[in-house]
Amino acid sequence: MPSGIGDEAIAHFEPVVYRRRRVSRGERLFSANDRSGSLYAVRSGLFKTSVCDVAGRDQVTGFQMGGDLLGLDALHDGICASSATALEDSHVCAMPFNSIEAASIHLPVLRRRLYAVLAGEITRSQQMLIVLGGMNGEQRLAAFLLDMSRRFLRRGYSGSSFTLRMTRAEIGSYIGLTLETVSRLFSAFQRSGLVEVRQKQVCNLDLKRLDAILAADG
Amino acid sequence: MPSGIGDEAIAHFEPVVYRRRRVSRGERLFSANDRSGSLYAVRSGLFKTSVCDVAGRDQVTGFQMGGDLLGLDALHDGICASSATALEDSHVCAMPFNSIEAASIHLPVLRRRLYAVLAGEITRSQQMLIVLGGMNGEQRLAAFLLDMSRRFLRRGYSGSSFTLRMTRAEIGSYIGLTLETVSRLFSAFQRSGLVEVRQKQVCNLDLKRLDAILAADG
DNA sequence: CGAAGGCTTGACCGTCGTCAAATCGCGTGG
DNA sequence: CCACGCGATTTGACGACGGTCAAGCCTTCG
Repeated sequence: MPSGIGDEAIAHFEPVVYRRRRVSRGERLFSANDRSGSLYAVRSGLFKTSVCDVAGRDQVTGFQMGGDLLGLDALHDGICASSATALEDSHVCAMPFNSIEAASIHLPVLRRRLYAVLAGEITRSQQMLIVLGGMNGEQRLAAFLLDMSRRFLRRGYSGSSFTLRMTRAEIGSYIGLTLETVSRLFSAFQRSGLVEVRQKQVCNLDLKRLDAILAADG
Repeated sequence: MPSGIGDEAIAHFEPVVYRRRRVSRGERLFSANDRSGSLYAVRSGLFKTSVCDVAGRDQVTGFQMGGDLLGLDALHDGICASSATALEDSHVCAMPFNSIEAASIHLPVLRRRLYAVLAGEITRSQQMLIVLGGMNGEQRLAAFLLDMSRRFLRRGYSGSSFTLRMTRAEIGSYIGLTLETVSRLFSAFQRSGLVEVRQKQVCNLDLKRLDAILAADG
């Protein structure tokens, strides 16, 4: 499972004119089918993106933290394909496509960076397809925890102890399980000594053994 | 489920210098971890893309037919994240990134078209996440058939009778089921009068009822 | 014409979803 | 500051859907 939409990508976007915005917990930054002319860089806080199909099924497609980008899919036709909801009080930078385009004309680095971010997000989704298409519950939760661990580590936090600020239901939606199964798996992981869980706090992740769970054929 | 990677997108890429290449059935156009400097437009034939994880699990991530693009994920860092295999004798146009970049500098339309294609592929993957994360077997196969139907229709063929040139195993890998389950579902669909199946030939798809299956909550 | 690969079907079993109940924790308002 | 209430979480019991293993048939390609 991959790190984030655009870890550390935003450094390259500095030449772009932007506008800051505050998003309160529970508030939506944008909704599916909105017309959008901007990308968003998360400065602080945490978001989830979700998509919805004809039957009203709603599914979480990712969690974005500081340094990640939001709103990439609107580059297709200016319409948001997903919704972004703040899971805690957050700050973002809104960067208009126009401004990005304008800046990119004289900055090949920025241009290529944008291609790279988009392509990286494709790769990220493909990794999720493997998780959802070929792994059992145990492996799905292991993949999720390892991904979160890597992302916290990259941001200078502990990779083995951190707080999951999303609910069990949101985790379950993301990895294709029900909230009950997620809860049961956390309990099982704890019994196996893979991790200590107390509500949203996870401590002392055994990364080696989680890797081994992923590598087993499932 | 979405149509294809870049249906009809290639028209915008005409100004780009390209090289034609023939790919025989079973041959790989590129493999994961290859260094790649090109995108590929499918001129004729059919491909599958697949990705592989640490445990050796291999999963089909898409099928590409005439007019679709291949190799987008290599824009991330010049390394292919997936493999592309021809399912029948095919022809492609190889378009070097360099050439695309060069042409795009003076062609805003091409530049935006490339963003759009990349973003469209992100949206496509997200739709697959819904299929794999939230649907039962019946709905997965219905979604697959409706997607194929739409893509054939868009290319001027019948949307209700066509030939599936991939194997049951490949279909199953794509929609997260075993080949046995795919086979059983085809038989069940036939018994229900949703479609007539004879090997790889599917005839008289009942699109309305397939839509209804998708809309039911799963 | 033969062999290898693809497809279908059956029997059985395990994983995970569903339904239900109890507990925990946090935010709110008295 | 404390009590209340709602949402989140945990755990249990049960069943269904889809995976696994196996056998036989069909098709296609060499």
